[in-house]
Amino acid sequence: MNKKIVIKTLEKIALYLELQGENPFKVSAFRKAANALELDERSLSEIDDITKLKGIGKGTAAVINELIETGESSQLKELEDAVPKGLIPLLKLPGLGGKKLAKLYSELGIDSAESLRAACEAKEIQKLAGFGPKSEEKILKELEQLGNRSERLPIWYLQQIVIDIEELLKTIPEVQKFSVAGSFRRVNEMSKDIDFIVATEQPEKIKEQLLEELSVKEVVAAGDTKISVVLDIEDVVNVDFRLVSLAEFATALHHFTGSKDHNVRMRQLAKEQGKKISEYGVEQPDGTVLTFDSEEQFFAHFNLPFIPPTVRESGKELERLDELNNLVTLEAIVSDLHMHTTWSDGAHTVKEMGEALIKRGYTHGVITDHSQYLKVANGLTPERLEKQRLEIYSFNEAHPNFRLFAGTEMDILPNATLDFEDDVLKELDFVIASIHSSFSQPQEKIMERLYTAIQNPYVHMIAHPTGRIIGQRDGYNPDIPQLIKWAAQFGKILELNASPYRLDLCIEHLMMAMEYNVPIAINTDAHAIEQLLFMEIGTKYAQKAWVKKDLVVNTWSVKQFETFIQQNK
DNA sequence: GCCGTTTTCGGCCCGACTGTTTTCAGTCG
Repeated sequence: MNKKIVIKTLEKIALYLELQGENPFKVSAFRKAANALELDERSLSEIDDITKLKGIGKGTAAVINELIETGESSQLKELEDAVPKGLIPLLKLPGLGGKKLAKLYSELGIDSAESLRAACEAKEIQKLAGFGPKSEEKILKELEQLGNRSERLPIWYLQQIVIDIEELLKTIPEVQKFSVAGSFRRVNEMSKDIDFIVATEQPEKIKEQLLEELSVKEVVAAGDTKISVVLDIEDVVNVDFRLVSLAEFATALHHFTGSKDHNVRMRQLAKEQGKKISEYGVEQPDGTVLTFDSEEQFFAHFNLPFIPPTVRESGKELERLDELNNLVTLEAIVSDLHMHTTWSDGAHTVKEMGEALIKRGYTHGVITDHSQYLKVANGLTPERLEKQRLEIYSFNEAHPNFRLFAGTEMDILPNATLDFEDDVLKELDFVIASIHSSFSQPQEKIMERLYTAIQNPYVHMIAHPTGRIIGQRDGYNPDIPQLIKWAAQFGKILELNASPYRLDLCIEHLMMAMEYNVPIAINTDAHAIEQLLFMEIGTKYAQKAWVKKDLVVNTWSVKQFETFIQQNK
């Protein structure tokens, strides 16, 4: 029995129980059990006594064991018989939860979007206790939008909106301090909405200005401390603003940064000490409420080091405190090993890119323009590559305290050959190989291409190994565990491409690479100077996978880097 | 449903907002 199926089944049971209006704690017990399984690294067969896992007891273990033995769950079957499937999508309607849907089903027999709409139109809903004309109206309105509303939006799309809102907040004089929070601050690939914390003494003024200045499609809530709006940009985006006092800012920021599981863990910890955490501060055993100047101080109050937002996920981060010091940070980065110039499809010259790297405080970098196969990107022939190399070396002469290396981002061709001969490659300092074509080949062919590249003695790194674009395309579906093993075998680097469109390798694969001690290079793949900023998102993303600083090639000194690349010659 | 030696029962993170009420339940994050 596959673990994923067990997890899915437990979650499904939770969903159906919720639709029956069951005790919310019982519902969440099934979700917790699913979560406990997910967080445990072992496969099902490796776990001898499942009830030893925290969160799995007699009831949920019975479900799991039945699944293992028979492949089915009788409890789920019973639930499926008792609760119509059509109710499940209705849980997505804002304002309708399990209890209300259970009531609609038991009193009016509502079991689908269609019957719900009919009941609204017949004005049956408002007759029920707990419902009224407004609920009915709202349900009708939400039904119209069901399916239209985008579920989760990718980080590269939300980033621009966040920047725009930040610019707006800077112009409002009554704003004392602000920060984005939520999953965006934790650098999740996708987020359902954007959260902002704003410190102010005049919430009503802020509310006024925000509602006026933003392109608001719909106001979901507008209270004294919380404003929730739907913005109408290309896609509709939910944005929540929490208005707090300056004193409350740090705890509010922590609270609304989450994750939910992290907060639960923190609150348990507080409770063990007789304290109580809320967004407004930490209530002491004697009832007084402490506030903090920063999140650092908040954590210090619980004798914890600062836990970066990026790793605040499952709550397990509280057991990995000694690893926090080994996390890669932006400050530790001294190089960028993948960028383009006007020689191929970049916007800036070698000199401009080099100087931008110096300005960022780096000690070295590699220019890696596309190779000849990529005609649309003006890829370089061996002849042009040689000319470019001279330009790079003359840049180095003019900048003695910085080192620019000559490289290439060479295409791995559809027929599993490389775009340059070995005698061209051996002249280069650093060789990146990557796939930009024929994504839909079968996996064996893709792996044959990658193998050709990774076993070549002159190739140092495989860039954006899967070719995915977050939320848009999956890439070329390589067998990443195999690629990681090859990287370990041949001593090659794998890239974490820091472009917010890519973030490739993904977290799961980065973790796998860590197990095999495969070095990772976090690279911006910048096609313009401004994109060198992607390094920040890249390092934060790497933190989410607990990537160790020492295994990040960009933290290595020029000397260390040179030693590494010369081994491959 | 799960958990626990200060508990085998009574908690389960906590609070805002809304729409329904006339003091609160449900939903949401």
